[in-house]
Amino acid sequence: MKEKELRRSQAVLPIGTVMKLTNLSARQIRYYEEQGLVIPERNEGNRRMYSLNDIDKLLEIKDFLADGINMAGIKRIYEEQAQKEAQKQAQRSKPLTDEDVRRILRDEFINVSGLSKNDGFSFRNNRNL
DNA sequence: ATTCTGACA
DNA sequence: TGTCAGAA
Repeated sequence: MKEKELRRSQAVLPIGTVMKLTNLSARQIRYYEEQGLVIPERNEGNRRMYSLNDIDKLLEIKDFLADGINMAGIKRIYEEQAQKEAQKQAQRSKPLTDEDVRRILRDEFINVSGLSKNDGFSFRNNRNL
């Protein structure tokens, strides 16, 4: 499931093809780049090369614009998404909190004692275990 | 032939 | 955003 992502991010399309696929003018496509949205790769000859993901991004921008959202608004949308993703990344690399440790220890104890997660009280009343 | 950057009659 | 110029 990762080979597919690689292909989608492969920049192999020249701006001419992108124009036909998105029905956007070269002027618009380059302008969106100036605004920091959809930054294509450059080949040996400084020509812009786009990936399928770039195409999707451009079509998405096109829809936002059609819905009356301006450049500033679109930038905000992507900035917010970037921030949320960044927080998820940070959460992944965070060490276990005290709460996490307590939960893990409790679950482990339940396993060793042979109790199920919902009969915590029966333990106290069941001396012969 | 295609694309790039810069500029605006 | 369109369009034209001069270069790659």
